[in-house]
Amino acid sequence: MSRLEASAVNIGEVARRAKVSRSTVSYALSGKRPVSEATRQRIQRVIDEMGYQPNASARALARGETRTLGLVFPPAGSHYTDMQLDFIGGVAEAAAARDYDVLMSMADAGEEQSFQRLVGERRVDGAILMEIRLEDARVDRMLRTSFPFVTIGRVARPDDTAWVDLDHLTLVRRCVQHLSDLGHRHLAFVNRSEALLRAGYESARRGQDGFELAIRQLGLRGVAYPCDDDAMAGERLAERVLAEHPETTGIVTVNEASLGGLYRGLTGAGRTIPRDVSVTGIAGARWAEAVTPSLTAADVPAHEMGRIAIDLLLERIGDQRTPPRHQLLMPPIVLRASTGSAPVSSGDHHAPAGS
Amino acid sequence: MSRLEASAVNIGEVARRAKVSRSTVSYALSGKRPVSEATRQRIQRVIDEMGYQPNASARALARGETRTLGLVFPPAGSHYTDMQLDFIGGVAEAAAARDYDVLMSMADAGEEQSFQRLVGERRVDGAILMEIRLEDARVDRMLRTSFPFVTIGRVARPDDTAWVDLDHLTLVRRCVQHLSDLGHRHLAFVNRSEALLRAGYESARRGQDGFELAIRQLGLRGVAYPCDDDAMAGERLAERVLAEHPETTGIVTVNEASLGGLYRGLTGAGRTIPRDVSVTGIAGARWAEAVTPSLTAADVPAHEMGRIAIDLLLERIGDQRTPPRHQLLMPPIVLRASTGSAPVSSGDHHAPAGS
DNA sequence: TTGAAAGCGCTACCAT
DNA sequence: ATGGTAGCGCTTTCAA
Repeated sequence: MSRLEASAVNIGEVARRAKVSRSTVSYALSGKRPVSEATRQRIQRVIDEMGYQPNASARALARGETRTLGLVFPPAGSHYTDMQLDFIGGVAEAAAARDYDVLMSMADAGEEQSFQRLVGERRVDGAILMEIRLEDARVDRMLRTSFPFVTIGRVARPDDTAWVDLDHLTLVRRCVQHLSDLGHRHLAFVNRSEALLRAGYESARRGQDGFELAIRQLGLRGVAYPCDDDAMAGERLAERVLAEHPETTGIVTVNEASLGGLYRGLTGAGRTIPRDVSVTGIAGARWAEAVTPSLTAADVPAHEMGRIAIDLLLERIGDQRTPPRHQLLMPPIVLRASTGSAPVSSGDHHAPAGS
Repeated sequence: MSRLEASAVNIGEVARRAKVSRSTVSYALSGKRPVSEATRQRIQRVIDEMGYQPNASARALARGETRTLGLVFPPAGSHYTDMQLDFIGGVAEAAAARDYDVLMSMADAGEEQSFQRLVGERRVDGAILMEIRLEDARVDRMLRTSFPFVTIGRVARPDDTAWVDLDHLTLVRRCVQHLSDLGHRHLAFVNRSEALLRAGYESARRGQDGFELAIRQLGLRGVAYPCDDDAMAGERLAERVLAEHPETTGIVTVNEASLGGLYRGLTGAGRTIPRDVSVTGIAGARWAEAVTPSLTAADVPAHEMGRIAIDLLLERIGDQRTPPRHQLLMPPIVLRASTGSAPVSSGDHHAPAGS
């Protein structure tokens, strides 16, 4: 006996009630063929009456496109950051605005399981890959199969792929420059976790490159530390920095999740921000403003990055032949209350910025 | 070999190469009919060679199920909280473990657009609704069409629906109790935004109920304030509370996003936490630990809630006839550093530290 | 144990 | 301007 999802109205039923053929209903809906105003209205009335909506699976099968985009993000093991949520929000919003849905997939650079489903079973027309590594198996795979995709962050050979990324190198350099301008000579850099670094996360790598470059160019002293993505790690790291390099007066951090702990460690050790130690870096605006004193930082435009990723992806889907485009973002550093002149011993002035 | 290139491979091609019928290939894959070991292996070899994977749309159409679940969350206008991200992570993980995909949809209680796509076009087999209101049009609609769904939070008539929720009322009462035990007599309650309250967000409502109930039962004094979901609002609110009720020594907050600002406002006004003012409430563990001093709070088990939501939903999908189940969670209050005994002079008068 | 074929609901081509 | 119909790729009956 046949399955009876009777509730599901289909195009045939609409056609019958409107006394037209199924194709006419289809065309009335898509507008891909002229339909006389009279029949169009009659069809529309029936559709409204019956609450008809075309079945997405059937349409996808017939059209050969799902109008769904995949969003591949890392498993929770590595804790999510606030900016990732904003990013997801941006993606979902932009996709909806362009009449696409977003399918979430959790897969790290190694795992192929969930990933196979997305592209192998053609559940999506294209995909966005988060938390990219410099060498990334998923990227290689997509390139091989010429499956449309966009990465958040760049791989080692950035010209082959479409991506949107923060210019971590420049951003960190600017942070160092800012501290240097304020008279700080001894800096520390708080990076993402050692595991991420070792795995080749490009943002972690390039941030560190920027730090070391700037330190050299400006003739400063500076040490880079990896740090796990949580408050406790930040707190311990602050203690360690002060123990190993008590002369440190400026800190640059790209590790948003550890920020609260970093502050706590600093103040716990008797340092006042920004009187004794200035802190700056890259972070989501919400975190930058949640801490006291609020963080002078390059605010990650996560929401916008989501939007851009969608646009780049739709571009790829629409035209596979054009070489992929990229977008490198350099949000300005927003001055807040966590940076000020270096203490007199290492600078000249002593006037904290902001309050 | 041209392994993945061949994603355009379909079941017919596999059948031909294996010299069997398409149905045999299908059965070999699904195991719904015995297939001789010899042919099974032959088929498998061809599948491996060609990298065949069944097309999801076609399968969904034929089977009448998409093996996709919808996750409906509110547009970014109302700021996302950290716990929402954890929740999404939990949902995605649990779904993947059960061989389902998750489709994101952004729709608030009013908007039907994106929402229609999910359920109307049968893109998903069931849906999870976040940020529910006591009276929620989406819920009514799903009930009417008997579409399987689960809500995060309860509607006014909770017995009709499947849901997972925090017991905000009890949790807030416990917070008040905790402060009361520490000798605090004058409390303030920091709720979600006025807009959310007015819109009938159940968590905001019940939290406030719990506060007022506990205040009455314990014979305390207390005032409830709505607060927008950001640091600045928290800061302003702290100032307002101290201005209107300087005798306040205990604060209960369910507004995670404003927490950092609340702290800043308190300390900015010369109050030390927890010496002068104790703070406690409901929050994601990461936020509770990011602030200094870390927040004594009932930690929202967002990840677990995501998992539970998936389980409840699959239960609904599997069996529409059984009455819906619910789960009310009451995570314990984790003692951290933001609460302490009330100041000795508490009750009559308070001398600000900075005077 | 296997094959043939009828759908699933929609789109788009070929007619008229 | 409209109708008829052959697919899209898979599942699942019905037959052998």
